[in-house]
Amino acid sequence: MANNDNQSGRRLTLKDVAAKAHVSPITVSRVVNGYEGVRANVRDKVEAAIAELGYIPNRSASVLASSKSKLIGVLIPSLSNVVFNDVLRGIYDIATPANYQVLLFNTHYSAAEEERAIRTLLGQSPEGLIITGGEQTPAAKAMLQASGVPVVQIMGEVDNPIDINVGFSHFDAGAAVAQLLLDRSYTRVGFIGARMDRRTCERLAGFEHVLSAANSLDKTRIITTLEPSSVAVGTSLFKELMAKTKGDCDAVFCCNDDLALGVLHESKNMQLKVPEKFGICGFNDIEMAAYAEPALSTVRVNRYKMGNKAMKVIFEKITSSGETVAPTSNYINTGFELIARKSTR
Amino acid sequence: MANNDNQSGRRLTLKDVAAKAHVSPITVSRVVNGYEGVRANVRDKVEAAIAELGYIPNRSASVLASSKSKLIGVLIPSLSNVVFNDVLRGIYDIATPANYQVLLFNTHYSAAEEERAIRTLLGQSPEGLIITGGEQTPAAKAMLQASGVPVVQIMGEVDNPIDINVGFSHFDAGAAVAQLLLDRSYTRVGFIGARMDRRTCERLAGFEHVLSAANSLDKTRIITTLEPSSVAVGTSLFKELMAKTKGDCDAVFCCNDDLALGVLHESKNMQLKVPEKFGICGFNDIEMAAYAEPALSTVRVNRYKMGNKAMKVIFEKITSSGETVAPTSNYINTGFELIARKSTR
DNA sequence: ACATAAAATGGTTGCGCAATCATTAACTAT
DNA sequence: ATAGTTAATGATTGCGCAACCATTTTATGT
Repeated sequence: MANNDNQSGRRLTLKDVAAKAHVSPITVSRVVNGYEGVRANVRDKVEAAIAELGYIPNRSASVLASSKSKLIGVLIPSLSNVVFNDVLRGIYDIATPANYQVLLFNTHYSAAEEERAIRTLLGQSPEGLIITGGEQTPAAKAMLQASGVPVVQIMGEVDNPIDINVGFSHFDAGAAVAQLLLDRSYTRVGFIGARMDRRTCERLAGFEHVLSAANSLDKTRIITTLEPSSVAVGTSLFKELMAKTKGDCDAVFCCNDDLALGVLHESKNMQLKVPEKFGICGFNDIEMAAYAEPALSTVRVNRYKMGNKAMKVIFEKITSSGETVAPTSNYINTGFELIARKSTR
Repeated sequence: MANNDNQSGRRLTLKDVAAKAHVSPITVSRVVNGYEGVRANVRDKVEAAIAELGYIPNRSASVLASSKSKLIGVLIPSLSNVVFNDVLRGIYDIATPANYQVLLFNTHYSAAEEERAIRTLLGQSPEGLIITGGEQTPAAKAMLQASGVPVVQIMGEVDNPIDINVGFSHFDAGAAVAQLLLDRSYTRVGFIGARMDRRTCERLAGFEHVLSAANSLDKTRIITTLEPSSVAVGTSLFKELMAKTKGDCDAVFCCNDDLALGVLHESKNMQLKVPEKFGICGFNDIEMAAYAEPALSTVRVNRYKMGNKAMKVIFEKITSSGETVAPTSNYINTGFELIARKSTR
């Protein structure tokens, strides 16, 4: 349905406002778009007419005529994951004040859905794209390359960035956790992971790498599922771990804090003393981690900054387009921080 | 920047594809839009040309020409609040399969920002709008009315719905919690609230109403802040409550589970026995509520369904537009459910 | 085989706006 | 006061697509 109808049912246009204000349509356009060179009395007349009629400009026509969309496409794999909330806030906090709009797609961790979303998005002439990770289909990558639109891949460190990469090394983070657990004299260390997307796998790889180097890697202590993660899944994977290893496990790295909170909960049921007899380390540092009993050791990741920085980088590219851009690195490392609390000794 | 460039730098159009496939542009349009009446061999030719060129249709031109946008506008007050994640999932789970896109705006609990977002949104010829609550500015309401676009107000029960209202009575929910606490023989009952938006205030009003009727209302036990809520804020408001009442308080209703988890955490520090000496009830039933120690009593709200239903209602209105619609109620109550766990006796 | 109906395809036009260039009005300097 | 300059405003055109109607092609029945 057409919106912004006047009584005659027709959509209001620049021309209607122009007629009412006794100016030309293009002058109305200038007022609407905030051009400087319109005399104050003319501007007032036009603004009065706009207000009186309730005129709202047609974005599609504007985009078509100017090929400026003020639109940023964002692709994330999940909306249920708290992690992406913070990333999104980081994005919106830059985009909104700049009058840019965000078109958000949920790819459900599927490269095929992602490709479809990219196709749809590119049809809207976006001025920038923020996408998660680097596992796009070849077709998707080709479209992105061909489009010439700035693309930022966020969350992880990506092998061959399409354009810009903002994130951190999940491999290194996983390795750091393994080192922490070894340093705290845990010797029979396990891993619990859900969803098992690319970045989770990288965390696991880094984790295994360090354990392996210390001759402490035992793959029977690695329990994973493709299910999405939750506290509930944490409890059940932990039970599975303990059953499978017959209790021969004294610490676990959970691929995120939800799972870790589930493990913590279940370890109480099992009367396992944390951290003395059993160490737990999560990932993400969600707020509850600090308030768990005992407080959860975890890895803090600057999610807000990832979104925020991605958006800033896009704006730099947009505004400097045409100029000879300083060839800064195309990888921006947002880092991570090990937060050792009471769930590890 | 224009996207989807070919080597000559010009954006590819229907005409380019048509030339390559030796058909007319309108036939290409039909193929792109999935019309039935295109012969298989022609369709194949066209699809081959599209694939070879990497043609992506221009959405703006399509919207302008057809005034069909396949766009749904969504306005929510916060992205940090987990609650809205579930609502959004409910929305996307209907919109995405139907090839509708969602344009999401964060109003930061500000009616002025909301008005701006509505104006922007209406410029995109959306086919439906989902907005939170009923506190729109008069100007915003007028624009919505005039637009003729289906509008669903979600989350709360709204006084004079603009169009359709999907939600539940926060007043009733607050009242139910008060009744629960009284039934469990708590006599000096308090309230802790953050953000204090409209719906939180309604919860408080219902809560006060029941206490007042039972002659148990003491406003010194009501502690609120305009800050956004978090576990941390829960702990500090709880300290404030205990200081202000000198400990003369044996139960508290927290306006959401985050605050309640903070209260629970702090009551352990204070060596207050929950639920024997002190009862706690939260709101929302986030997953952690069930895994707290003791498990948190709370109010379960069907967030996913609110979003899902809102989207379904919009589709009904879109598809039936023109027909004489069955005059069903414009209020859809998604209800709530009291979940009494171990944090209340 | 032919007339008739039905389906497939094409030509023309306009959606509402901004880019571009042309024109007019308002200043400035001497 | 007048030419010269600058600022403000207007007229025309095209962005890429789909609606609409016209035309051509194919299928159907006798």
